[in-house]
Amino acid sequence: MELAAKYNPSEVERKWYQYWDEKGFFQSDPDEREPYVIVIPPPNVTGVLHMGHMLNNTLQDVLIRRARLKGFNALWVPGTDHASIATEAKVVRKLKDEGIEKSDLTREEFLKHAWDWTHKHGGIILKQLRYLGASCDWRRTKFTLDDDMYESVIKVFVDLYNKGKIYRGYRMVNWDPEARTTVSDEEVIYEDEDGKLYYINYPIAGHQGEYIQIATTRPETILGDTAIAVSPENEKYAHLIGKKAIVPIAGREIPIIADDYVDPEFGTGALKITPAHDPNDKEIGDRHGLEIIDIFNEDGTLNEHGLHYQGQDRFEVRKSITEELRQKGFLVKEEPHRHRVGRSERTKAVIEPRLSRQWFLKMKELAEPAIRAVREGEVKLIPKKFENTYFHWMENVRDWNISRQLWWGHRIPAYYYGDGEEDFVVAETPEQALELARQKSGNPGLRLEDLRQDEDVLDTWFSSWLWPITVFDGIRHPENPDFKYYYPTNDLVTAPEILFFWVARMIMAGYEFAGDKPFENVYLTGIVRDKLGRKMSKSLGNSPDPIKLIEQYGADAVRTGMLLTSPAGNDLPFDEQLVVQGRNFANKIWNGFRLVKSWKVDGDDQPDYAREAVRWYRNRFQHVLHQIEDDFAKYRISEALKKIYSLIWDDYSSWFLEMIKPPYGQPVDRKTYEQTLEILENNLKVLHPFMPFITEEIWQHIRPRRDDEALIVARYPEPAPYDKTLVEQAEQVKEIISNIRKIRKEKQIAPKEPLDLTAVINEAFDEALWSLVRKAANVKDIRTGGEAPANSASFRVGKNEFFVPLDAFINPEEEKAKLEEELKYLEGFLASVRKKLSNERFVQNAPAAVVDKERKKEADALEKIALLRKRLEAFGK
RNA sequence: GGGCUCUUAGCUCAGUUGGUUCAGAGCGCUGCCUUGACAGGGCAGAGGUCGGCGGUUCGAACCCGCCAGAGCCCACCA
Repeated sequence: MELAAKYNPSEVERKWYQYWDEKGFFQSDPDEREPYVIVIPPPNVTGVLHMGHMLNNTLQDVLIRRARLKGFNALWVPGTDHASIATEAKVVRKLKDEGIEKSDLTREEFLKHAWDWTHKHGGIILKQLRYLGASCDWRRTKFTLDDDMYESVIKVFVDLYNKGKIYRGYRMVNWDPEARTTVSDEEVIYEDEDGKLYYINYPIAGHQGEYIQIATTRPETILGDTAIAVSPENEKYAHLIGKKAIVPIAGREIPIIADDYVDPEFGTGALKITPAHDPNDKEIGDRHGLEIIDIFNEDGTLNEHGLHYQGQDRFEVRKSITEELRQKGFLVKEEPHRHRVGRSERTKAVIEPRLSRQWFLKMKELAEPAIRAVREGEVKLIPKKFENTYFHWMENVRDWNISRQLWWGHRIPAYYYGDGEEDFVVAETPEQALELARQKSGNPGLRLEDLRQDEDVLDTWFSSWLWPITVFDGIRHPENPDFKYYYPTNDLVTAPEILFFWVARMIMAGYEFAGDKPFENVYLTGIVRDKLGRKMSKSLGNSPDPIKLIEQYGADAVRTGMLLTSPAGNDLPFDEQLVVQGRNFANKIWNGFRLVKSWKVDGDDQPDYAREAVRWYRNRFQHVLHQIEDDFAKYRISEALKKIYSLIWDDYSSWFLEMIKPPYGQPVDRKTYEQTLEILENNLKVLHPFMPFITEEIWQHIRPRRDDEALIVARYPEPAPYDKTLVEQAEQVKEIISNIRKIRKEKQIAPKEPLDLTAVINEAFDEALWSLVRKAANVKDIRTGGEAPANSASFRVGKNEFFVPLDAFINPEEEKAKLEEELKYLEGFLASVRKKLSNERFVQNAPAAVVDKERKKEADALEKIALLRKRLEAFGK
């Protein structure tokens, strides 16, 4: 078969992906083998693939493919997340573009739009993953809003409610007035922004002409003031405590109270208290039993408490009320003030702290087994440095606000039957709710129509924290064979920024609902950044399109490029150059294969050099294989790839192939050819997890294969004992060859011209390896044991000396200078060793093995020095 | 403000319980080579007082302290 001179990835990749998929090689079902399982971190259902996904999913695919090759029953479960806030925002925007407001639609109508959108755009990302080579079992694709998933989420909610872990409470939450929903603390981004500090006089009631001055950044909230607080230590205001102040414009009287929270040094030392609109004020309000006046509507405009400002936006009111305060003489001054402002991660709107009735999940008890699991190593975070952060967060965990004022998601299964605070029940179905409601209300006449289900949905993470369980239907049917076989899973690969949103909560859910950890190892990737170190983002436009990269360079190249330099937990500064390197590597492999395939195969006599090259490479392969196994055991995946890269590029291509290459135009013997193919097959096996496509392509070209005999399901090479000495001596052979090449270069002797070599052997050397020197350095005759020939260039490797006799003129001064330089180095080395050895405290304190090593170094150096001296004598003087 | 992590070659990173003259790799850079797999190749080379200062030790890139710089997490003084 004719092989193209250049490797063409796009055709090859499509072909093999389809083949693997059709043959069912990605599929897994329980059997007697040991399972190896990864669940995908489900991407947003309407998302598109970005570089972060690429890194993440490449790592997962490497782990899965390797496990598959190693004989595990490997399963990678794919799926998507409904991502309530993000998806709902997209649908709302799209409807808006069509002139439809969400508020004009019923819940059912809106959900229909959302589902249409999901069906249209959903799963694009999963298709894109196929281009990357992701070997997921696509039959098992899950979506967090699938019926069974939905049911599981509701079941869990009801369960937690019945256990008393879910409660309803009023709480200061982060309100996004644009999305008209609460957002979690984690979804609020604080940044320093320029604002103003307004100094305002509040008249003291009953004391004409007396004022207390406060400083605030939010003058519009004075309409919600219900107190003024000062520090109890503050003598300046001591006489006012207990008196009343009058809120400007509103004209209400409010108490002046003392509270430790107030910093007497900041502003005026007096703080206006607006419990409805500031978390700290809320706490102070609770302590002093203050009234709560909420002045805002859901969209950030003022309500009836805003008096004549009713209906205006909070930021407009800030301007106009400042003006009114100025005109009426309450405003003393304004100062520029830089302070932290919280904005919604999604809409960028300034967050409004707001009291709202929400559902909460008590976290403290849930966190305990999850803390223990990581502390005791039952679940390992990789790299370990994230454990500190994990513990810090978990030990200070706060209750989780699980309700969201959205429609797209799992609707909270609470049903109200009256207007009282407690007139509700929680149940999996309306029918069960009715039953409960009849009991609780004592009214057997209640009908389904009398029940109103809570309007809110659950936080997205409240479904994804169950992901490793629900993908196997482990909530509804804990005894089902899939769940029993696959759970707990093995590795999770995800980004550190969702360690708390997701990973920590999955660990909690695992112990709470499955009685076991959800996974054993959590591999945390870094963030993919651009060359300038900026996070890749759509708005910056600095993120390459992964699909274009794949089209241009091939998926193998992109995978390799991303993994070459991304140790766990480290950010990956992405540079297209890395992908180029990956592509070059693919081409190198391809051409190495072309070379082998171009040889005519004939004859049964294996030359010595070929026999020795095979012997060496097999041992060298084992040597590297052991290192790779160790790297994988420690999840040093980049390191493993680099070692394979070097094994194939340097050891295999540059050395092995050059060594066995038959003389030009001549055939290679059958044995060497067969052994080379076998060696190549082993190379392909270890490389396959990283570069699945090109390895499969070459694998299939090597020899005819049965239909089910693909590389993807081949058997990984077993680590076996190997000859360490041989591997080391081969390194010396490489050094000898390099030295001869260097001499050729210096003396301008063409590689074609054969040379002779005289070796003076002072330490053991495997004579069989001479054949390699002959072949690779084009040496005709090797004499050993004799004396150093005159007029020759020399070099030393270890304690052995080598001489290349030359017809050309050898400058004795140059040779001498070279020897003297080597001698100087060795003498320096010897001096440093002796300095150590002559230090009594070293000899006394250092471990015996270290001292022995130093003595051996001393002896070796002495020997080498003696040799050099002898050579120098030969030059006279 | 509190906590955590990091700082090694131009860039990205190794350096695995302190012990070879230990200062490494890849990429990039420089020079040379190249009609027989691959110019997307080969060979050779340059480059760092291991952030700074001090300490512990016979011995420190590695352990300890302080300082400087970078990043992450948490809390958010109106």
